Amino acid sequence: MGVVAIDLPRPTNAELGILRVLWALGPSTVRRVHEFLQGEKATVGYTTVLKFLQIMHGKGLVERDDSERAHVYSAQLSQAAAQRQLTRFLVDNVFDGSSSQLVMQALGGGRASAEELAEIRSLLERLEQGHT
Amino acid sequence: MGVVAIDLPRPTNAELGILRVLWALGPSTVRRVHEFLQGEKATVGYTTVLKFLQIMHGKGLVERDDSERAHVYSAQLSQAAAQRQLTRFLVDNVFDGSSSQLVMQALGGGRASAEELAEIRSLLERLEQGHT
DNA sequence: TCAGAACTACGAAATATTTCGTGGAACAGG
DNA sequence: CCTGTTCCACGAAATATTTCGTAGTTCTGA
Repeated sequence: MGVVAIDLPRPTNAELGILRVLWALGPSTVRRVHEFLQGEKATVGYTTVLKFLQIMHGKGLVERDDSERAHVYSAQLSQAAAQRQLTRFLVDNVFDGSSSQLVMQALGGGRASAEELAEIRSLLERLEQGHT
Repeated sequence: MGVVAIDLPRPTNAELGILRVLWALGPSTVRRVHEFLQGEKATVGYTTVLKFLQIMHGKGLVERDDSERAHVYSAQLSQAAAQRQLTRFLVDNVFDGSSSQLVMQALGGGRASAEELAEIRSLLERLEQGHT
């Protein structure tokens, strides 16, 4: 385990949009990120993406490999870490600190497949064991 | 059921802080909201709270009863609606659309009591029924 | 070699968010 | 009635976020 874990700032909305791409593609050039975004709905300029990557690099949200002319960026804030961070935020600020309420909400959406439900059940049973 | 449900804007962080208070207290004057906030950690001016309520009223996030001199504000975006809206946002943008992943994350935090786990189990069983 | 393409850095505009001060009206009580 | 208090409206400053244009450099292919 690392000795210090400096907290990365909570990403803004647009930054999250960039991170999603890096999580999906892995380390990428600006062009690759930009093209991926075009592939979706987004109408966003190349230099806008570039600027975001630069800003996010400044904040420590992404790493940069500038050994090649086209710099390669990769997420420094991992998807798992973002999931922890933002779930925590949601629980604290919208669910009165009750993570089970969040679970009920997420489950209630009715989008989980049988396999997913089974996986959740499995975790649930492990947790109930530990609770005795 | 209402014919149209105009989407309320997603509240900003500070707005969420105000909404939390309104959810907790119910309809309140600016002063009451401000005092509640003081009671926590927040150092925030009275007119700041007032301004937020005004802005949020403009956005439709809160309702205002100005029949008395001290206007009474109440949340127009209900806590339940905010929970739905923000959980959806989180799932879509950070969990690759997988709500069960969010559930695993929330459950994994290890904050749920035995009672809460039982409640979740109950919902889980109902869902598994529906899935045949 | 030289025009065009591909990059980055930088600056800055356009918005959005957050915070508070001032001014004036309404009210309370001495 | 005065005076101090409580309130709201308004304006605006201070930041933070989002977006892109321009300039300069490096590379590529005809």
